[in-house]
Amino acid sequence: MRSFDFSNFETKWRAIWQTKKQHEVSEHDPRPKYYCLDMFPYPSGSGLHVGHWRGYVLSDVWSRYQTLLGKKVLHPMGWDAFGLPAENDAIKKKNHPKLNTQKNIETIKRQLEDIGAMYDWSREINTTDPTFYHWTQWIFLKMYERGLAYQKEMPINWCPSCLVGLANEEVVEGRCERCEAPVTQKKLKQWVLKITQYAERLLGDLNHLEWPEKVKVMQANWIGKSEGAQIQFQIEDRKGGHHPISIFTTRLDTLFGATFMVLSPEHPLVLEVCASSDLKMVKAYVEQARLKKNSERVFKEQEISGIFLGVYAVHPMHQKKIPVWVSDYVLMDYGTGAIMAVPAHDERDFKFAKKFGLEVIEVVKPPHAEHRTGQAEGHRISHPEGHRPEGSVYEGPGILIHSDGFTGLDSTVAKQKIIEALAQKGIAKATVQYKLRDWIFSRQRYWGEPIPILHCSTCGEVPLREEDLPLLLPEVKTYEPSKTGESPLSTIDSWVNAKCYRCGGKAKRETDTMPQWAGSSWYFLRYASPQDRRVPFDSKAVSHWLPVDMYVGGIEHAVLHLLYARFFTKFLYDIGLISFQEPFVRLFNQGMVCRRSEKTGKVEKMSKSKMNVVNPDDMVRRYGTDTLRLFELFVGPPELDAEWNDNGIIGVHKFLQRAWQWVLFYHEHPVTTCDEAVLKSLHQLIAKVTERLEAFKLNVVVSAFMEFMNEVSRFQKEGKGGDLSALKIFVRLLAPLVPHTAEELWEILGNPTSIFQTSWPVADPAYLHEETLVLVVQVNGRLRANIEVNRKCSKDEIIEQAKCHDQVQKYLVDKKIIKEIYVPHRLINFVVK
RNA sequence: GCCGACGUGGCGGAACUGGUAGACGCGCUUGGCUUAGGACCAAGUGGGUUUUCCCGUGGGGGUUCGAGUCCCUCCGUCGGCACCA
Repeated sequence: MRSFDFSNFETKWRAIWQTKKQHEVSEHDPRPKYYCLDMFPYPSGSGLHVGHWRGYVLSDVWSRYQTLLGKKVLHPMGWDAFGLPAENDAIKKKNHPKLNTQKNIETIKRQLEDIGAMYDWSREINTTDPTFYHWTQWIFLKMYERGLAYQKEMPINWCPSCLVGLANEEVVEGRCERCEAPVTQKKLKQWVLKITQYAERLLGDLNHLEWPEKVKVMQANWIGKSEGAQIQFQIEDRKGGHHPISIFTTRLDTLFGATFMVLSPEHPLVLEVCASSDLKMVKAYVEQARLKKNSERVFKEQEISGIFLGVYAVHPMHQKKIPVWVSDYVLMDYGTGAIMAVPAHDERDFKFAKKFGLEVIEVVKPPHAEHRTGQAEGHRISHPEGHRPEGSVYEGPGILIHSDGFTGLDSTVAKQKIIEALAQKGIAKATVQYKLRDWIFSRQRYWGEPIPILHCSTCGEVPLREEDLPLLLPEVKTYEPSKTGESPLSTIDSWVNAKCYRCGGKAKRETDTMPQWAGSSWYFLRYASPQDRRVPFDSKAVSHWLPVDMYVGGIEHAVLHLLYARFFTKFLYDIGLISFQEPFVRLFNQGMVCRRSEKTGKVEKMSKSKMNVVNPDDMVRRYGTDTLRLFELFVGPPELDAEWNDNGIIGVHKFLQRAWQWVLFYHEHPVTTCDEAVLKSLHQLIAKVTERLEAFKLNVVVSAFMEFMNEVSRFQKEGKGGDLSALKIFVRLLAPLVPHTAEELWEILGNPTSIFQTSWPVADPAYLHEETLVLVVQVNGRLRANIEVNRKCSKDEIIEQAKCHDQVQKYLVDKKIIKEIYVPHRLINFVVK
């Protein structure tokens, strides 16, 4: 019998697939299309570890399964090679980013090829290739044309370590997402994309997506929609002047509880209305707050700060005067930068009021307050008026009190009535607020797409013409970031100084580059026509292949890449270039591969910095690609994090060898008729594997195969084997998981063409049902016996048979059966007394 | 603080609409084969009893003939957001 010489046949089959161009697909192929995409990797210097493999194996198993189901599967791969990680790696190794990136791509490509995935390498793309970023720049110009890209001088998140500005999405807990240095604020002129214009659609369209609920929730929270109202107050300064000021609130029902007003330190009215005696102090406070980073403004009780401005605002309902304060707990960039403070019904306002001795008026009573009074019910406690202990605030909806004509109304109704009343006076309107900010699109670094804009001394901002694209990234000697916050490009005079094509005068090029996310926001479209020089993507090809049917990648992109790609897609739809509004119909987030630390005993994410990576190359050498593929699946549910265990791989390796031997044995010792028992097991396997594949439960697909092997090994000892057609079915079932082994066995079984040109086996229902069933018999819910009955037996016959069973009789003597529960094909339960 | 996910043997994990808890694999135990080890094969492996039951899915309570699964509550772990008015 031929040994399981995986190292020979695995390379052999990869070569055959390549020469036969087996994974290249075309629009002319009549089969229905299926687009299965991996999030393309950035070519880091450290190469792939077994954690990276996992997602690629999952998507490949899925792609191959779809192929066997009769679809033509587009499964491309490329490189997200611009951006900080690539540039930092190059700087570390003192290489030019371009050369360094090329080198890294070579390594990773070789590692990816080891997976044996059905990538169509003829469609390989690279975001740093001018033929690609030509179109990234082109899309930017289209956005510019429609007013969606604009420049703005603004304080931005600045990473002092990476020396670059960051988008809000790239700041995690006040630190740089990449290097974890604390982020500071820096005022810079920035290019910004108006993603906020798409907030409502980005939120609403989430509903139609087959995405993990978790990701949808994260995006929805990030967009952060809240519905409320803007209402206008009047601030009276000390000279008797009136200053209208708008505040945003979602709790208009608490309007009568507004006992003071708070402005953000950045609010323009602060210095304008401030009583002159306090001006110095207020100025100092404003200055100090401005210097604080947002992340430092975290609300801690001992750090509550604020200053009374010495002026009052007029309450729009009862015209009483309420004091106006400034405090850094109110943010300028949300709502209007000013709030009405309702200390009785807002935790933060309450703490502020307590600290400065401000008035607290309760205006909303919880519904059914009478049942709750005095009882501890969670954190929010209601108390009879005047007996509210310190620190308790009711933040929920309820029934209004102390609210003049609105007293007695329910919160929802009250909101409606109050806004109507105020709207009549022209001082309120319903509004919607989003947390989503516009996308800061400038990076002060070298390794990115140059922004195709000129700054002309006479014409101002001038976008490049389409025919001037691509605007090539110039060769430079020093590409390290500058300390000043200017891009390294600004040091190249020959590049910066340009001629304005409009007036012929002197102009300077924009020196910032685009962020890492630019290319990945549309790359999935480019795969449809990767070589096209005329257009970013051929519209026919795109409408043929897109949208992506299945997108596989890590959860870390839940709000970054996935939100940006959705935004770009919607924009391209709006300008009529594509006919769909969502790029990824279905999303799958694979779990990470972790490892238990020997020191701490904790399970840690696999990463180079933790020195706990397992190199797939070693595993492939020892056990083969197919074994590693199987283990990546078997290691646990695909969507959950998994713990890597070196011993575990032996189990799947043994299985694969046994499967190999079983097929070869019956190939060399053919049986003329397949044993019934084997057929039954086989068809049950088809059913199980199909069902579990469809549900993406790939870990239990592997167990199903193992159970089958255990069964047929027993049959083998009894002399029961499988005939050629059974062997063929088995090998076809294995094919998506272990494509090399399946191809090799398929060939040995006498088939001249690839196994992936066959079809997915279908289970014969005749084999799925046993004629006899094993039923469980319980007495009072406890298992007492198993009985074997014929499928055709009636309920009464079965119950009679159960009663007669010795083990059951024992529990029935001297007892009265008060109930008989019969669940067809499952169990019988006698309830006795 | 808010939102979300999860909690099952020594370990990774199975268990469809409530219906035999622990599939499958690792590890471990015993035996076979072998000069030996490895590999392979066979049997066993939740706990307690010792031959017949009892207890067991983070704790407590509930619904049900029957709960890992449903409801309430508490505890713990992980992830996301975080002064968002």
